[in-house]
Amino acid sequence: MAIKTRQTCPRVSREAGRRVVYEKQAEILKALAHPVRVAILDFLKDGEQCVCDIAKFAESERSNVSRHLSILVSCGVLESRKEGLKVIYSLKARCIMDFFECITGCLKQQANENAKLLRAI
Amino acid sequence: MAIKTRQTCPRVSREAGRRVVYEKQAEILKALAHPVRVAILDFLKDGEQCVCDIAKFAESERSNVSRHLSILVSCGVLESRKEGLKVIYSLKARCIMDFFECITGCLKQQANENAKLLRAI
DNA sequence: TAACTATGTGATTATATACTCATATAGCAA
DNA sequence: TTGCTATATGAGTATATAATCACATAGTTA
Repeated sequence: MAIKTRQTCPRVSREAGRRVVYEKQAEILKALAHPVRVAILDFLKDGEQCVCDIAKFAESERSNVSRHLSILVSCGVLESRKEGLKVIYSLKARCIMDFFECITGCLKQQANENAKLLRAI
Repeated sequence: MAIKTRQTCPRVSREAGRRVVYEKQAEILKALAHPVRVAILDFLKDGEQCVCDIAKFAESERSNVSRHLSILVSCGVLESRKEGLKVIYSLKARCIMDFFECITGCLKQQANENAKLLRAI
């Protein structure tokens, strides 16, 4: 049976905890929030790939892509393994991809609203 | 019956379109990627709120919160209405909240891995 | 061993973002 | 009208982020 830590002031601790969670969540979001990194995730949703192919797909310099990849790894969304000279990256947090459907929904809604506005003018 | 637009070079157009979509998706992610904005979304998931209460909850200056709110509105995640002196903000893209569950899952997994590592040392 | 390839990283520069303070605007109340 | 409150915004500063280039490293092949 687990022993609960005694809290001298539960409310303050909970509040502080809330802040930390927001910061961590924002960190992950920030890690995803770049066109090249979104492209990488989209490319990897169908299977693992090496840096050179990812760079081709993302139409960006390898050194730059390498940095973007390390950002995604350190936030826990991707993982990698070595295979000879190559480093193969793959999706670790697959649920991330569901989110893109949601975001695409937002974008479609926005586009619809703009279309309506356009017709009304 | 809808008339399809003729494309002189389908591949290039599709590729260009892909890029635009990645940029738009990244834009929405960037709009979400800040601790104060995450706090705002968490606060609004249970119902609409005015700026002053949001500022209290997010523990941040009103002028600052106002700016964060306008970022969330312009990316289509929030909407607002006036009520006397107050401006009331509410969640527009509710699906965004599902994503936070996914992110929380990632964080838990990371925490578990760290705990395992710690025990192994 | 040397030469080659794939990847990662340090340093620099350019750009974007966030916060603060002062001020502006809108609506309410006296 | 004046004074008050809630919200928004401009300007300045500080900080964070991204891209590029040069170079370093690791593994392969001859």
